[in-house]
Amino acid sequence: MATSPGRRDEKDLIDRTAIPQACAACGVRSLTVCAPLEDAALAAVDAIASRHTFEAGQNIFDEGEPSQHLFNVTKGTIKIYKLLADGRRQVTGFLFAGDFLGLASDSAYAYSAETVTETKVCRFRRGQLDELLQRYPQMERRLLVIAGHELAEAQEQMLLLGRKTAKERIASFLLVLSRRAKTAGRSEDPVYVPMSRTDIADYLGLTTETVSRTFTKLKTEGLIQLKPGNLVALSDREALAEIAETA
Amino acid sequence: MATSPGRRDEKDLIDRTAIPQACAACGVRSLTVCAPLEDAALAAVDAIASRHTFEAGQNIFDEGEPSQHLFNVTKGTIKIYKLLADGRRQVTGFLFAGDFLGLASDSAYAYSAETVTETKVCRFRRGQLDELLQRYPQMERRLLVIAGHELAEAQEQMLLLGRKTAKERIASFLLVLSRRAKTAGRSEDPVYVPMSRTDIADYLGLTTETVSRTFTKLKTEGLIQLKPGNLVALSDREALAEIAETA
DNA sequence: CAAGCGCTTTGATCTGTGTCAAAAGCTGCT
DNA sequence: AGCAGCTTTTGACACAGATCAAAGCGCTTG
Repeated sequence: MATSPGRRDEKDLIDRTAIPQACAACGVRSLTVCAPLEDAALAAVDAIASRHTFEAGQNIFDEGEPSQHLFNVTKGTIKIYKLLADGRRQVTGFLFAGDFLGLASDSAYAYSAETVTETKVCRFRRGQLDELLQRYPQMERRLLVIAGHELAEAQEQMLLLGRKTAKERIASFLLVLSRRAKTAGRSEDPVYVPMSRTDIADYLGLTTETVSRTFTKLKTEGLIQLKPGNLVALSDREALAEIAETA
Repeated sequence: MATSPGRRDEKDLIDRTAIPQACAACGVRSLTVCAPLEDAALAAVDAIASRHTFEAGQNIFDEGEPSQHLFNVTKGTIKIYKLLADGRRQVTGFLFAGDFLGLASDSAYAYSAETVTETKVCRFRRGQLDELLQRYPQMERRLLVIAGHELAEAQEQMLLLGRKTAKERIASFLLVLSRRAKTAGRSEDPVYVPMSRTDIADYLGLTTETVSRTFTKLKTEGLIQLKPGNLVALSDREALAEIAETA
């Protein structure tokens, strides 16, 4: 069971216990691409989906691999990232329950994906999903809406990476995490921040040290509190928002 | 006719001369969302499209405005950008002939759009286009593919903004411009670079001065040549590629 | 419950890029 | 041709954040 983090675990177990419940009992359906589906369509999705569980720190796929599968995250946190040849990494996104993984879908994955925490996904073979999308246009339309949101998010992130200071980046990051937690029905105020300082740094275009120092500074200024269990309390949300939107 | 650059020109003229030719004669159709349409569908598109011409430096729409229109660029160059309250700007993309404008489509535009050169577009009312998309699923599918490509591009840009040096950014920028020119059937080697140093800086997360210095350095090292007419010759494409992909 | 190990925090110093300033080129106008 | 108003280039200096280094803190494990 000692899979080294980051390596593929070929025997990521099919989660037999989850299958009986399937889509009908899916707790995050309203957040996903499956949201607009009526019963027949949902049954069809159910038929082609397989459920999988990954431990924390496992590779799901790598940039450049043929993109055979697409995923719906039903539990946990995933990071997606790109690498430069010398090892510099850019985390381009974090995915949570309800998010769709595999959108930028050419024949090959445009990025690597790795779990941050224990994660459950719903997996589809690309060809089978494509077929379903043709059969149920509302699903395709939903995917287009999702793609639009991701595009808007990506642009927001470009603004952050290209033009914001370290403090602004951290404030923005915490607020976005908090908002997403809220829409997903999780705690928005003590925000759960499951990813490491390194992951945050690679997401915000900073170094671990700068991330740590900036957290400390925000704490000292009374804007946040670092609580045990990777929780961050946003003590002064207004001030954070002001910093995030410009300073 | 002296519209100050960046302001909306309410009388951006409907280009009457273009209408008779319309979609059937569209030189960039194979690049656009209209590529997969058969005759009937194309006629339907034709019926809801209006053609417009913008001079260089004109505003097309602003971030936050209700997104009533979507566009197909048929000629020229457009930049899209986001602003922070204190004026810092991030250009999140440049659009050329064949590109679709308005994808990240919620009810409001997620960014502002402004022409860089004289530009011609094909404009659709959002509601009418949506209707067409429902009628012609291959068009919606095409849009999804386009969105996927834009997403992949956005992630590449995040990698650039978060992790590349100034020199790597400029090299990457020139190569991407060159590749896009090629696929659009324009000159790939002396690349046409119509945007100002300021626009490039705001796209690459740098300052004008750094962009200028870096161009000079690449020129000194013999990797590029700056030619009149905003043309840049990529004298040593291999070296540029090596710098761009990592250094 | 001590030891080991990875992650985070803190400290000291360095550097790539930003900032401020001015000179050099272009372009259009008179 | 010559000036006005730009954009671009070049120069000198400053600083936010990177780098290098070491100490602190939890976990896990035996």
